[in-house]
Amino acid sequence: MTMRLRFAPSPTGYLHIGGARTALHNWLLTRKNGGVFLLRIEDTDRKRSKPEFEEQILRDMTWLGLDWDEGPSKGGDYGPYRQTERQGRYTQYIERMLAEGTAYRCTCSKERLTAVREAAQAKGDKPKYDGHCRDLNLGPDCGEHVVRFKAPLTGQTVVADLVKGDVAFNNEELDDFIIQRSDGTPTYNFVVVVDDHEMGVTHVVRGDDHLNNTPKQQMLYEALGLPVPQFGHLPIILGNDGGKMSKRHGDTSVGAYRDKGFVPEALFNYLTRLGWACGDMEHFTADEAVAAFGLDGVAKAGAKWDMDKLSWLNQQWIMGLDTADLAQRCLPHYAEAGIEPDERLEAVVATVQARAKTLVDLVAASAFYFAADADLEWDDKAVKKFLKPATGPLLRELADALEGAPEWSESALEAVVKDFCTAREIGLGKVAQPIRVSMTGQKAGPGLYEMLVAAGKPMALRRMRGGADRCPPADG
RNA sequence: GACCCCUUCGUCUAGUCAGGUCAGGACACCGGGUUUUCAUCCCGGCAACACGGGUUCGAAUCCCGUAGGGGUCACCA
Repeated sequence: MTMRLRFAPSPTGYLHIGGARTALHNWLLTRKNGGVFLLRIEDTDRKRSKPEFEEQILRDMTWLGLDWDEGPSKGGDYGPYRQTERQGRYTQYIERMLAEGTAYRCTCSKERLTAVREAAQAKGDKPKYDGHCRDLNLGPDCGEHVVRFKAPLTGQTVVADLVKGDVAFNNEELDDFIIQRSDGTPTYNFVVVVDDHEMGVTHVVRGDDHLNNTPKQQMLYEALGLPVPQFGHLPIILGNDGGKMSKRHGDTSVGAYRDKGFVPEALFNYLTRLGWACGDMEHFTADEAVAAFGLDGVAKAGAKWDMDKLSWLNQQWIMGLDTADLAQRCLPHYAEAGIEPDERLEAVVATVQARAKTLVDLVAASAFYFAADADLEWDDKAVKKFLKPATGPLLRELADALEGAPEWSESALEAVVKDFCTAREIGLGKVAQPIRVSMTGQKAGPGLYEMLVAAGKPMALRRMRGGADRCPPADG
């Protein structure tokens, strides 16, 4: 039987990294086993759901490299894939349960329910419905009512979880929960069961926070006589203080990481590795992850978000990218920074490729190449330390020498600079940092010769001479 | 409060199911080397089995208990 897995986001906000990881695990498991990955949009919360959130979620998933086989914009034989478009198909299941006596109408007022709950809490018991209408056999004309599931009173419901193992719940802990509201709409725990069944879902892999819903859903499957899917509950992502990951721990949306210059391969890599391990695999591609993945390798405990490791992985990925590809990926970030790169882009990017943890860093590190000479940012300490009175003439003479270099290549420039130093019996240190400061305004930057070549002859000579002008006059 | 889940270096984890290597790797951190910058790269170091009982010749691993952390308790999904 073909494995069918699903990811069911609510379009009430952006794609959270926790949701992204859930989607990732589902995707990985599907691709590993040649199954079908479907997307279901749970948009029944009409007040908070917005089409633009749905678009954003789909866009972020695509960016991360997660594709789906069935769902919005894809279609499929089990649609529609938006819950608001599925309303109406739930009533037949409700009717059946009512007819078979596994559900009943309840006319208890909210006031009474609140009173019952408060009384239970006062006694220290778990708040639950007291079953007032359970055996009243109320008919359809009983007035305003909800429909409740007639849950088993005794015994246990054991969830055979793929991640946590068998988890047993005493049925007396659960109550006759509502499956249809007084306005006629079905509730989440009921809808999920019907949808997952109708969509042929064989494995429900979702966040830890749903584990307590699972016995309810399992009971519903059993009451309806439907096959129970396999369940797997993934631990959630925690902030560095051990609490639930939230904005105060850092960015929580996939989009924020894209905007900050993380490449999707790195986020994918990090998210997969967070709470999952396969031997010593640390830096891997999606294909490698698919080949190695299994729910048995998923940790049972929550994992803390570690920006340092994500950054390291991002740097590793950036270093490994083809330079032309990397240059393309930087374009939006240059635009964001108000920089218009020219034809030197690829050569420029090559000089800073190993010097950036994010694309935003990379753009910042290469900004000096594209800045107007007058707009260079000067580090006062660097200027004071390396552009001294005696440096000016040296810089000027070296610029003249470089101007006559046989060709504008790293090896040719290196030969000219070395000869220059040898002839004057000075160390390379006397000119290397002054050149760098003149070029960049800063004391750290790309390698000397690669930088001169990437900058191009006109800019290199101009800036060296400009640096010379910046040196204080020899007589003070 | 009740129920459920969880607990190996600061962090992510291997090892646990089939008890027996100085408890392994990675990030971070510290030190050294390469690069007359920075980054990369290389070498080295620091650092953990939550606690208490048991079972056993031997326990991170099996059993019991305790503590701590997290999650869930809606006519929300």
